Amino acid sequence: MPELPFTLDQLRILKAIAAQGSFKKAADLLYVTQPAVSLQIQNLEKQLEITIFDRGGRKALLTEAGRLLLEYCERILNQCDEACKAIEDLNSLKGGTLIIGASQTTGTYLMPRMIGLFRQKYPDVSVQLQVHSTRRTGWSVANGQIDLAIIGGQLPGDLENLLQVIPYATDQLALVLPAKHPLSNKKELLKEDLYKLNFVSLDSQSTTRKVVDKLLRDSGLDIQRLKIEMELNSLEAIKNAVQSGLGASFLPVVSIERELESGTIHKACIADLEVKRELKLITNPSRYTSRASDAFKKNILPQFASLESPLRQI
Amino acid sequence: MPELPFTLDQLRILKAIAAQGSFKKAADLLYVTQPAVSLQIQNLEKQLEITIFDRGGRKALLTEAGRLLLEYCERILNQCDEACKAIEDLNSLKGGTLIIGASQTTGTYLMPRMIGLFRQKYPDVSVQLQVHSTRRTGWSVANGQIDLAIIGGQLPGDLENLLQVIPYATDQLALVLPAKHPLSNKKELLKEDLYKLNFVSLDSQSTTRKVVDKLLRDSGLDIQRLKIEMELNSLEAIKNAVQSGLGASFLPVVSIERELESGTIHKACIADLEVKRELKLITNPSRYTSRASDAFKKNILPQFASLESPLRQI
DNA sequence: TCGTTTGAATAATTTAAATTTATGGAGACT
DNA sequence: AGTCTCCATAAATTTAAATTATTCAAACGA
Repeated sequence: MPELPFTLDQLRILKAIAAQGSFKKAADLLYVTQPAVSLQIQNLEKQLEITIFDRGGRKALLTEAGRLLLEYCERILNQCDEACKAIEDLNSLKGGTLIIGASQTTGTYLMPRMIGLFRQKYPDVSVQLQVHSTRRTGWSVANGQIDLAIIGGQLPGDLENLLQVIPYATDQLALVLPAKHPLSNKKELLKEDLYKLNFVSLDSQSTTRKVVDKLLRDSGLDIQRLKIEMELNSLEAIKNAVQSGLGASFLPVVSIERELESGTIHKACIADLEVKRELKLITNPSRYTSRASDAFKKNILPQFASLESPLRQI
Repeated sequence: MPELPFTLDQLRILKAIAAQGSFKKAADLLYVTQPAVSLQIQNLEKQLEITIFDRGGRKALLTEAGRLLLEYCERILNQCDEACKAIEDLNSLKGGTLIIGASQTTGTYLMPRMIGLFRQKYPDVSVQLQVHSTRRTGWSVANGQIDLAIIGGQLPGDLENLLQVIPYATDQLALVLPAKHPLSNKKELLKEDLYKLNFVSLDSQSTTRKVVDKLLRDSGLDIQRLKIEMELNSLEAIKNAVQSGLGASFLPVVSIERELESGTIHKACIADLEVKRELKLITNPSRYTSRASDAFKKNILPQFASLESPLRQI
């Protein structure tokens, strides 16, 4: 090892002696014996080829070189203390950054509440939310750019077993109609009724759209026969379109809570068809888990998790 | 020893890994084996209770805590480097301060030339000249406030054997007369002639005055009979007084070189009377000798020392 | 002036820590 | 799959640092 001319311990000893004016007192202060102090200072003096203390008189006095060294010594030790504090803060969740990934839906309607709760509990941890596609989110988790993420779609196969995927909650989707739509009076629609509707749907690339299409297909519907009036890439835009009577859509119920309350949108029920998907928490088990990430997982997520979610069992 | 959470070596390793992106390369860079690096980082992580590196992928990536620590790490190591440089500079006489003591006479007429030479040789060492009485200078050397001093008088007895006193040079004193004084024509004065003169002398507290008085007394003169026109505490003031014809004085020849050349002052010779004193270098052998002080003693003083001085024999 | 005390240096031993050699395992590139 | 690279681990060696005990020197009090 190509050596450094001194060690932090030596600097600490130097500082103590300078402060106490005595080798012995410094030794007591540092809970070591006096020879230990003497030897370390001797080593230091040998290494630097200087004399640090004038041992002549009643108390140990700094030489010019000693004073010079002490100045740097203080600065260095201060930096060390600061570093320790910063690390401690990080450990105790004061400071640090948590990066969360989410898809459109969860990012827009779920995350804000969860992040709000988190920030309330850990006000010194800053949180960053990245809304991307399920695919991109998955990759970000895989290579550590995102600490954890909640997704509502299917991961690419290769990521599926690289990441830890924990069922988290059920995202209920609903068919929504304009408030004054003729069919909004019926208690329950039939699947066939869907063919009579004009749809304002998410663009075909979106995860939610894919999920909905799959569900409908699985329930025996021919999605080609559905009339799609227009495709938009924003849930908010779709909500507005539906409210304006432009058509129907499948939307997450979490995204239309306010509209249902005010009655500007109508939520329909369909016989023998439940449109829902599993939201999943994904993390990268082979990567370092930050304390903030851990705290989020343990203390925040369970409060929003469905009863069946493993997160509840912790 | 109440421990610090990390060592400088660990920080050096951390920095190297961060820079190289690999434990192995860092090990090579630091001329150690790879396990040494691994273990040190493990110790560091254990101590700080954090994970510093993500060892998952192809290269070692810093975690958030790692990045935080690295920042401090860089700052600390930079300070260390700076400290080393400063000490090196001090060792090689680039930087540092030399504090020299002197009495009026040497301080005014000798030191400027010596210091000039010193500064020429060691331009990076700043020099401080303190002109005080012999007594005070002696004490300052004793307690380390002054590195070395040149005095022309007698030290208090207790300091005499505490300090190292080296004969350095002879300070020739001369009786000086106004240029147009009647006695300035005579080739050589007699001791008795002194009684005919009016003197402008140094004040009776000054070392030079005491030395002169003692010499005159030793040569059989009755100094009470000498007519002292006035006492001044500045050599320059006395020179001006003499030039103005106010009286005679005993002055160091080094202080009147210019006046002799221009003929504005006359230097008289006195039969059977040589007025001179020994200038002595004093240092404190029991104290740390700075490099600058050593250089001054070895390289500057000899050039101004008398042939008999021990300083010449080095 | 002489003990007496206090603080620092030294020596020898013990203890602890860091480094090395050797080896095992996991991921990456061909 | 096979090889290569890189990191972790284990055991042994070496190196360094701490401790106890002692000596030495300077300061202080009587």
